[in-house]
Amino acid sequence: MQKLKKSRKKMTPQEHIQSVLSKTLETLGFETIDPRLLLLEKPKQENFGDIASTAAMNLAREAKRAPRVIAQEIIDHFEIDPFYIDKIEIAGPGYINFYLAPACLQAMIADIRRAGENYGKSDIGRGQRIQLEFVSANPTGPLNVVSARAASVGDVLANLFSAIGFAVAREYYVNDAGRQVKLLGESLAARYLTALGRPTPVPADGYHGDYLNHLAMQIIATRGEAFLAMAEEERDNSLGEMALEHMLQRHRKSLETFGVHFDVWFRESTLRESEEHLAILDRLKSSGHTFEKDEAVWFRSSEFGDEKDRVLITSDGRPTYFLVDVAYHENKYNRGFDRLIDFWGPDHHGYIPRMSAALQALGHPKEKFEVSIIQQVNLLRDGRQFKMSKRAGEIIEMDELIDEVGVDASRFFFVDRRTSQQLDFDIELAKEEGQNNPVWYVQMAHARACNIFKKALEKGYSTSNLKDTSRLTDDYELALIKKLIEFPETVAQAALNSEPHRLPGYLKELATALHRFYHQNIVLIDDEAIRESRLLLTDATRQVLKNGLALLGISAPEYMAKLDSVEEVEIG
RNA sequence: GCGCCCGUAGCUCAAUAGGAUAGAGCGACGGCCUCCGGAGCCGUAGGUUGUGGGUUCGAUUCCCGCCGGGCGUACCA
Repeated sequence: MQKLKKSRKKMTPQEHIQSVLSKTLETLGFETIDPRLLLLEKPKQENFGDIASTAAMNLAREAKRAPRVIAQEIIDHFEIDPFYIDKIEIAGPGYINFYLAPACLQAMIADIRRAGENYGKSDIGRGQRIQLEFVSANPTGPLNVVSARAASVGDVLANLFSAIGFAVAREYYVNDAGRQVKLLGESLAARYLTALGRPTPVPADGYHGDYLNHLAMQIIATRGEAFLAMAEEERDNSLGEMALEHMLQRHRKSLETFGVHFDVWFRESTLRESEEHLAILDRLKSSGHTFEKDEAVWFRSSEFGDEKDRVLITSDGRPTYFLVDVAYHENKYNRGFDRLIDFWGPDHHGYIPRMSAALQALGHPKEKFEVSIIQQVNLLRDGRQFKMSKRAGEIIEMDELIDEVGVDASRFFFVDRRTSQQLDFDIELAKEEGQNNPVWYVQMAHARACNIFKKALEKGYSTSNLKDTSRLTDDYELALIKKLIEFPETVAQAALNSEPHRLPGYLKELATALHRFYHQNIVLIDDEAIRESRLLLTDATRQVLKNGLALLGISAPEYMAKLDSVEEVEIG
């Protein structure tokens, strides 16, 4: 015990291995500038140990020596601290596998509980400012399910970046200028006039959805015939303005209900008013990146990898959407962001090269601007895709989906798949209260952990001043701890790779590990020492589940609704 | 036609710098267990990673051709 305490260091097993590995590589004279050299991975199979390093294989090319020979050298010089490491082995083409000692695993429980809700956080970002722009749906209709997916993914990724020390801003770009708003006004005017007995067709390329009908009725109820006598242009403008603000309010409300809050709602019109797009045009012109052809002004985007050049000013003198969008992104940089991440819909992927080209032409490093495409969503019922309404303009609204399956399930399902994949969203599964539903399964794990403590109190067991974790020796117990200590790395990798789907994947695994442990070992047994250790493990697991669910923006319930008995459910 | 994304077990998906015997869950089959809250445990079956080449000591991963799916290909937004 004495020795144990003495060698106890404020390091996780991973940090310890990286630190000793780094020292070892230096001793052996290897260049260790590339931090990736110290990356650790989890062996594919359990019997390959707990943590693996690929350093030897990655050094092999440069050193022109066999990976296994290098691995052997590393092992020979690696100073083993028995508190952390049981043994080290070479395996396969040159892997170095580490087997962790139970003592350091047991000690991690205290670390996790001490860190509490900060467990999983880090300072990798060092306060770097990063902006995420997502959803940014046109304010011409209600939000659809792809917007809901974008909202979930963007929000969770923002949470992840924030957790690892970046200063994150969430921003929504409002397209409140240009042709579509004009069309919106004309469409609403048509509904309004029709409702007041002057049948007027909605423009062919206008917006035909029912929501404008409802809005027209609403306007009649509050403002009566006030717009009837106006000149057509004035009426279209006024109603367009009203429709825009109405839709915007709806978007805001849908998103707030969904738990997604934007720091900035940036309006396109402000750029046009301040003529920032014209300043951008001048800069591109004076730096020689433009030319004139057929009375239009073009940007030589093909010089930066785009497949063709793009128009900035049309032949009749109007700025294109693209030019204003470039100005918008320049505006973001001017506000001091170090890095921009955009989420766009699948129909905009062809737009990436030109935006990237423009920002490069304006002097921004290519890697400072990143776009993720959020692929489409197929809604399934009982495993079958159900047809969206055939009528033009009808969509499955985000609000309808959230109403039916709830915020928690929606958010989890939307983030559960990598964004580059189309998502099949099974509505019935999302609503299911049972183990097949991953959201339920993870939340149940949290509720279970809470329940064990509730039960312990009922049985008169003390749950305070618990300290000793030395009785955690069983395979299921150790497996659970190993899963717990993966959490910080999972959070970091999910953020840095823009792959938020890793988080729900991890939580499913963690929940499985807890359920297994639970079924294998009774926590509340008579043996006080064992009970103490298991209670501590249960509590640490509860904490990590809670932290993970918080990052997903999902509730961590302390109990689940009963399946078959309608027991008293207390509220409050 | 051209460009981009995707194609992994019956289904839904993984595979962390090009690295180990391509892994989970669900479903199927056989057997256990059912105890703190509703299920977990052991085992079996299931793959030429769409296909054909190439680079490499090593390719699901990189390159080229082909097949299939999605999206784009506007002086629209």
